[in-house]
Amino acid sequence: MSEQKSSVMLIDDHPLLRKGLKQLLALEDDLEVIAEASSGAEAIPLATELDPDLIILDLNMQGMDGIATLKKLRDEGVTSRIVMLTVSDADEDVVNAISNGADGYLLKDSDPEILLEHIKRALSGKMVLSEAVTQVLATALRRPTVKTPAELNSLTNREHEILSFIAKGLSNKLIARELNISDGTVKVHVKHLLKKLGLRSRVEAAVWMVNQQGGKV
Amino acid sequence: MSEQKSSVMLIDDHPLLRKGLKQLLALEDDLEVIAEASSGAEAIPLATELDPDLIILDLNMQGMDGIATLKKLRDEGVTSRIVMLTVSDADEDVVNAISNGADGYLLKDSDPEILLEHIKRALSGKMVLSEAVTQVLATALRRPTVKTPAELNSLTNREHEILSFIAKGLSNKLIARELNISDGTVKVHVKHLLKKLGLRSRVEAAVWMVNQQGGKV
DNA sequence: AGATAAATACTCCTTTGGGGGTAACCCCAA
DNA sequence: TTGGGGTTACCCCCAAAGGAGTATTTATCT
Repeated sequence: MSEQKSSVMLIDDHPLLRKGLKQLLALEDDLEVIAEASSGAEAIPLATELDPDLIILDLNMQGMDGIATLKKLRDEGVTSRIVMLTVSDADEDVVNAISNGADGYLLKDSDPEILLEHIKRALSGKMVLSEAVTQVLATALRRPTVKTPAELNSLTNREHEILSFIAKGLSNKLIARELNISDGTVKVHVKHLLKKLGLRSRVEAAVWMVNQQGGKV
Repeated sequence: MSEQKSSVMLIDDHPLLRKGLKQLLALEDDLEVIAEASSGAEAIPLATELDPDLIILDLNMQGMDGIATLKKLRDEGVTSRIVMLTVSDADEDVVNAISNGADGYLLKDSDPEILLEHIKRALSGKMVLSEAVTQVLATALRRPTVKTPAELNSLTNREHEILSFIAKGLSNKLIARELNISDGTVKVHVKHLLKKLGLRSRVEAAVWMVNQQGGKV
């Protein structure tokens, strides 16, 4: 292995926290913070360009949140180790984070030494989870993501209707024919409903919907 | 809380291992092994009667295996903390264990001190996972283990694997990244699998698959 | 040794999907 | 009456998906 420093990038919209984190990381000779960003939008071009060894990513950010940023980063082909950092100790996003390619999920209120320890472990290629997070993960496994249909209520009738067609596997064109509207309009509805549900594609929407209604069409 | 000793029960079909474990636990003043069993069948009546604070349960046993024993115990209303113990460090049963009510999943080849530490943490109500297990758990979230019902048998392993990714909503590109193959290759597999299943799109495939396995990860 | 199947990775091509925007129309509430 | 949400419909643009073909390598089964 090399004796080179490991490059670290911080993404967090709280300057103070970045400062603190930077100080913490400065305790280690072999870590170097090479970039900081205060938003996902700002971070993505930086990350793709610099390709740091490790990215520490705040989960709770204004605008594009941590998960969205994570998705986008992986989507752009960023292969850095990415560790999510969050305040909440009962955050169910852990499942989302891990399944979207995060290499760790740490809590901001962890003991600094432990945090540093975890960060170093993450750099060495390991998956790191804060203690409290392990609970959440286990709980998530026991209660397999029964999502709140609250999100369904945010959809308009038309959007809901179109979602259910998507969940049957229909293409936009077929849905349009079914509803006697143009396929362009269907695309508009699909676009809106994906945005509202925070999903990336009709496939995700279909799976999500099928799980909502307990499957079996 | 009380100053009483915590009662522990050992279930393992290797007498030698039970002996070793007992010695290890004897190092702690506040732990007391109140029962041992060499099989699940033997263990269940004992456990229901004694209701120990903690049960240490071997995963790999002859006859009724660890998971089956675990299920049966919970089924009988045993509320003890239950920690699974296993030899294999790449054991995918971790998901099964946790989702069936295990409070921990430890490896026999862990450092004894760490093992003891974990056991005590489990007794204090926490979920404990050996380090290597955390990896497996995370991986399980990314790569769903897929069942093989009748119609799925016509698919090759790779096709099957890719179908399960589709059912999670992943794009070809992301699947390719996950499997370390080119996205062109993924498209080939998708094409083949659609043809074999008589489906017209990945959305249909996703819905079909989710219905097959009853949804969820 | 030869055949076969699976997995890999290309090519070329067309259709589909999804994000951005603008804009009309209706209807209902502030 | 003005405003906003919902539905409709279009624009542009580009990425993703999927069909068809060829080809190499590895493994397995005669």
